[in-house]
Amino acid sequence: MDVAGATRDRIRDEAIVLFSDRGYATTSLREIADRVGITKASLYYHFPSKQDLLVAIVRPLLTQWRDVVTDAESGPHTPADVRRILRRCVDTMLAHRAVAGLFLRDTAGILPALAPLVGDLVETNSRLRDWLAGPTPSAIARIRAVAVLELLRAALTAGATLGDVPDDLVRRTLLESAELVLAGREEGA
Amino acid sequence: MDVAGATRDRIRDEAIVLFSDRGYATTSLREIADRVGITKASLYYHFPSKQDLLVAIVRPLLTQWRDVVTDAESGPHTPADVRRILRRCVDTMLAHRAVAGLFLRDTAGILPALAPLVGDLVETNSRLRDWLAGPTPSAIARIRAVAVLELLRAALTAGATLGDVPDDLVRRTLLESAELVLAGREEGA
DNA sequence: GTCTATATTCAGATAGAC
DNA sequence: GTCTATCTGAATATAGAC
Repeated sequence: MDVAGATRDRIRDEAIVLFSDRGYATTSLREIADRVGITKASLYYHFPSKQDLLVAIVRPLLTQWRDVVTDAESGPHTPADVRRILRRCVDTMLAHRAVAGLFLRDTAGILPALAPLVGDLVETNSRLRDWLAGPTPSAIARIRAVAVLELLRAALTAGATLGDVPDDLVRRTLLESAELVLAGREEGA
Repeated sequence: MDVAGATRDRIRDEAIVLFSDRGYATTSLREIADRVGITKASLYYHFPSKQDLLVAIVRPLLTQWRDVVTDAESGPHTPADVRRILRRCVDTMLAHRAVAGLFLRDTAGILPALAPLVGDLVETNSRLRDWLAGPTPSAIARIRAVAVLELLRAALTAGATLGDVPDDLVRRTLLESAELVLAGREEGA
């Protein structure tokens, strides 16, 4: 009664956990195979190399992330648009929570193995940053855009560090914070 | 005319760059030795193991970080205190910029090798988060504290991604943003 | 303090039987 | 699809001469 690709998915899931827990480089294919209950050789039947396994893990997130940015650039930059895009950013991170966490926790370890995709990713993030900063941005606006993208990471870490807070409260609080940062200090206080 | 410890320092510096560029696990001691212009065996004269090298690299930052948090807990939680502590956090990150960057970029790769220090670090960060959230914090206040700590990372990434912005502008902008996030949306708009 | 070996271990990857 | 068995290379680490 095995669905096609069941083993493949189990490999993927265990690999995500191990990679993000102990790092991509330090995790051996033997460990992954052991957890799944198969041998290294069987693993190689499903993924031709360790790098291919990583790429398969990461690609869905990168694809959706790129879609969000493309969407952002296709429209104007009203406050409502900014809010909509920020929300989609957070939702994308939460939808691919485990993979996004791997990205945040093992950046240096992963990027070399993702060399073929890294150019696209860097460009995507750069375009998102530029869009968030708005048309003809000041230096301060550009710093704020960087700060907002860092801030959104809390969508992934808040649950882990705080324990019990519900996703929805995290999302609302972070979106509000992001908007405050982008708007900056109001004049006249 | 060699100052005592000159080779040791050069090893440390090259290791920081390589570790944070390609990850701790993937960087071999041979690569480090090659860059310094010595052999692996000589490197082992200065550091008894790869792990000891990493600990020597990381400890100064952790010590100072702990000092900041201890200082925070020893005083009250007025807006002026919060501002002072946030500033010290940013300054600490900037003072140990390269090491802090290594920490952010290779978390998963590094933590297993830092096992003896990790307990302290986790506790320190947890205490800082609690202090920032203030006495008897709401769930939202705790999320905001997490968000602020993520936001401060931009002190390290802003320079790299934006290129030319001066440190001081980054620091001022981030401190202002952090305060806005902690204060939250003002009522009555 | 630095060198040239070398011991040891374990990774990623392949071949071929079942 | 999964197995056993094996190859190959490179890594950390050590011993001992200079």
